[in-house]
Amino acid sequence: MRRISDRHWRPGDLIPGEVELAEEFGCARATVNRALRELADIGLLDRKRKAGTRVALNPVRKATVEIPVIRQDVEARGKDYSFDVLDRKDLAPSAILQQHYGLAASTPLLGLWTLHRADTYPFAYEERWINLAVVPEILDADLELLSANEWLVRNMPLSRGEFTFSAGNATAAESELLNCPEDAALFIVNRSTWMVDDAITAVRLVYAPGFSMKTVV
Amino acid sequence: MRRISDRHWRPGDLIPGEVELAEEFGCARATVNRALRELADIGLLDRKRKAGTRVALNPVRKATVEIPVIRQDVEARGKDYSFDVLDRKDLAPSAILQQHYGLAASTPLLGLWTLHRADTYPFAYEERWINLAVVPEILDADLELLSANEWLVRNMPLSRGEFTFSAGNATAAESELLNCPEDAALFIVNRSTWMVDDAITAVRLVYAPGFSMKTVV
DNA sequence: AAGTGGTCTAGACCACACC
DNA sequence: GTGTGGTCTAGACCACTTC
Repeated sequence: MRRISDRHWRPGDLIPGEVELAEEFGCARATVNRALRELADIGLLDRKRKAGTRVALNPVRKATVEIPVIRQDVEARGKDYSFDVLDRKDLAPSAILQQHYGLAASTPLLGLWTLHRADTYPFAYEERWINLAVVPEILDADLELLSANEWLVRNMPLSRGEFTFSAGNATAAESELLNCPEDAALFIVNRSTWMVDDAITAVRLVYAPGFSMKTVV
Repeated sequence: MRRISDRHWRPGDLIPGEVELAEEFGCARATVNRALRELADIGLLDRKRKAGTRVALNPVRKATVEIPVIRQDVEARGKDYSFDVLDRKDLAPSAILQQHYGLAASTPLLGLWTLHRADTYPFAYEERWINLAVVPEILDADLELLSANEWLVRNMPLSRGEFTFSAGNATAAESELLNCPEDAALFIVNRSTWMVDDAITAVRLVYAPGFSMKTVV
């Protein structure tokens, strides 16, 4: 790492092999391997068998964003968390959902519309559907007590998730729910999660104005 | 991982120690150690010396967001990248910058205002300052040819960074630059990077409407 | 074919956190 | 004190990729 920041080894350079480095540093090859592997994990090195290890040409910064449960997010801001389930109904997947998530037309879905609050102020508005074919147990849960968000995190480990972050202007309905002017700029997260090949849930979260998501590298 | 998703080991459960698992799976302890370490890295396990390994109670998913150079971001969308440096001048840090980034009042800064384009359409507007006390060499670079963004990534590979993602309404100036209606919702990234204790650069990126940032777990 | 990284083993000692 | 994970060693074999 020092040799990279020194520019002693420059982007694109081929660095010595593991055996050679182990000799130089007087340690075992496994130790060198772990060090180089960790540097490759954070994007500083590119490694290929036979071709060797090079200093990454495009040190793509990999920021790890923590996706907290909304309750924790609110509480971390020093506010009291509460939420209301505004609506709840059984659904059949629309053609778009069927295609995008590979759902059969007959898949039973649970739709939930929830408003999350911080100290009684609207914090985020959530639209969600849940695949009941995969998590039928959620029907036994009291979702007025523990939010679906939290229930799923606690009970349904996911193997794969997709997140999309964007910005959008508040619609009339959103402005009323989030108590903000129409057309206010809102931070939006779309998230869908899978367990192996089965879509578990997809959710659209619209945060009240002023929300920001922080992360550190 | 299977035992966690099975709920065979439930959130909060203490799982067997490394030695025991190694015996059960008929492998070396180092192999178990690496497996458990990797599961802890992605947030599925909590490990403590003496206390043992537990299934994470709050499986905070850690999504790694790749922060590409803007040129790569544009090119990945199948567009041609170009940019214009709209303005450039030497600055002294404002009181706010001095405080927030620990800069001396005498620190020389370079200010840059850049418009990034995709196929001649505005893609993002960038406001940036660079700490010349740390990277004086950047004055020798032709920043009309290689963007400051890219020059810094290539030449200052190691640093600590802070990212903030938010949404904001387009100001009059931004609406003109990005060719969008005033008050359009824009995706905004604030990023600052340090080299040890020295602030290197801070940048505010305002993306044109329709931009979204995707990531996968 | 050959050289590189990828992974594993068996054993050892250490450091921390809890008792 | 004591048990846990954290790290290292020396050696081995494997798999991929380039030659």
